[in-house]
Amino acid sequence: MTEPIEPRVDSTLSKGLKILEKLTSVKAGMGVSELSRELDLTKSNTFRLLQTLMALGYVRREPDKSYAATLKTWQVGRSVVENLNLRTAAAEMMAYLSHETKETIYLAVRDGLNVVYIDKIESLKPIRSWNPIGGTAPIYCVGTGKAILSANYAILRDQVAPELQLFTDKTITDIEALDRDMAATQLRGYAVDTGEFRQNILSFGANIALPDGEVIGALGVSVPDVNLAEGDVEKIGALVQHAARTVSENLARL
Amino acid sequence: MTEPIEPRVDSTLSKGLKILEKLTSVKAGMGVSELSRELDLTKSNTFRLLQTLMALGYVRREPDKSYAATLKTWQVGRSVVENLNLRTAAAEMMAYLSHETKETIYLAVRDGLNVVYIDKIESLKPIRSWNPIGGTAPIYCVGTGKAILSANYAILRDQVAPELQLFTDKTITDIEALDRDMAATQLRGYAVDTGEFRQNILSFGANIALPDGEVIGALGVSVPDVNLAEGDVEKIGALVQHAARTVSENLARL
DNA sequence: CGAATTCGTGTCAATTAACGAAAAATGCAT
DNA sequence: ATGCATTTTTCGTTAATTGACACGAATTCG
Repeated sequence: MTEPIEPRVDSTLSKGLKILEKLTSVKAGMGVSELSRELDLTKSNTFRLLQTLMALGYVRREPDKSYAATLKTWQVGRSVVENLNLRTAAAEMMAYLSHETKETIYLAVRDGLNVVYIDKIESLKPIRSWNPIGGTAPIYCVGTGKAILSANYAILRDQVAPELQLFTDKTITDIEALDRDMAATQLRGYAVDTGEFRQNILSFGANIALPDGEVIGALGVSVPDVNLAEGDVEKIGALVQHAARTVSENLARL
Repeated sequence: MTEPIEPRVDSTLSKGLKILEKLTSVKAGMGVSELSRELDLTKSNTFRLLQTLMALGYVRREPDKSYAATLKTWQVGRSVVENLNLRTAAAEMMAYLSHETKETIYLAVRDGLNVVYIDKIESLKPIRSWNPIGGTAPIYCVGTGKAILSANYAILRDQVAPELQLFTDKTITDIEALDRDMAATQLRGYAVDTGEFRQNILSFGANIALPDGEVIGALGVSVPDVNLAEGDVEKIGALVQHAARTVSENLARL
């Protein structure tokens, strides 16, 4: 009776999901009795719920006749991530970055060895860098790309190595130089592009990650060098890093 | 008596999961009315189910007042995969395979009569085969699947036999042809798919096993036929086989 | 700017569908 | 075989889920 009249909860659905959660959290399968004991349900109830979950493909019987979670839960959950509207989640911090820097802000995801810009906010200043939404850039020479690359360098290094082509006199084309740059990036927490893709356009990038650490995109700021004053590199770097971290935290709350 | 008596399904649980699946499969949030229409439920019913899902943390309200799936589904599902930390164990050799072949690399596990791709590394080449992570394929017509199938053929043969359906003109639909192919696969040590699932996409697979010999997954390489030169079949076959064996050995050390 | 939809959210009584207890079946160890 | 433990089925009861209806707010349309 002490309960605050909580929101109406369909008990069947609730119990079913509890069972599913229990089964996914455990390495081996579980039997009806064990399950009912731990979740404080009747055996018959547990049994019927399990039948339903099986019919729906969320649970299967193991050879040893216990019940175990299938990969369906994972598949369903996976599509959340794939459809996750990064744009929405990042919008606020992009606005913040735009306000703070007055420069062009990008939201990028990886596609092979490129980044694709899935959103941006234009610079307010006369000199603009114009990469359209949907546009791409090589992963190893722009801020957003380098941030993402640094997070997956173990896997991607050997793939980019033979693909390093020159865009400006700043472009890193030597794999060992890239190794050093990536190491520095990981340490620093944000990536710096010193005009390696477009002449005189610097950019900065920091990763957006899911709760498990999987990097799914990056925020970036693009700045014409003439706009840069002393100390701005660190200032902007810190800003993107903070913004990207905030987005990551927002994602965790979803 | 020929009809398998329909399994008893709790409608509440079933409907709730349907809603969840719908919400996870869609980019933007959905409203009560829209959901009820698409799933053929009454508005009140949908509304209450959504309340429940919110209370349990699976659904949240968007700023625009629509309902959307949270990351909870993903978190729950992820633990299924986590409990087999195959991904970690295989990551290194997947990178190696990617580096050696430049083609798309898959890590797959069996789920019933399908394989589910739990990780992949994209090909660098322009022509890609894109099976998403979480995607599935019939066990009897792709490289990874055939590898796994060959290891459990005694048990699975009679289950797949009535399920052999045609996907391309190369698909094996005759159980005796499959018998021969499986025998050859076991001998060879790796599986070859000659474009049996997707036209002109060949694939190769080799098993990952626990120390006791239990096969828990497979590594695979997927190659558009145009990329294949003379002798590549054996070369790639040997590569996956070596990679899968190495992963198995890593697992033994855990 | 007002009218007409469309939507989300309550209410409530009818009835369905989920429930628990207990019995039947199955499996396992001795 | 015999006894214990677990899984599965059955069944009558009732509580929980349901759908129709209603209302206000928001949105669209004329």
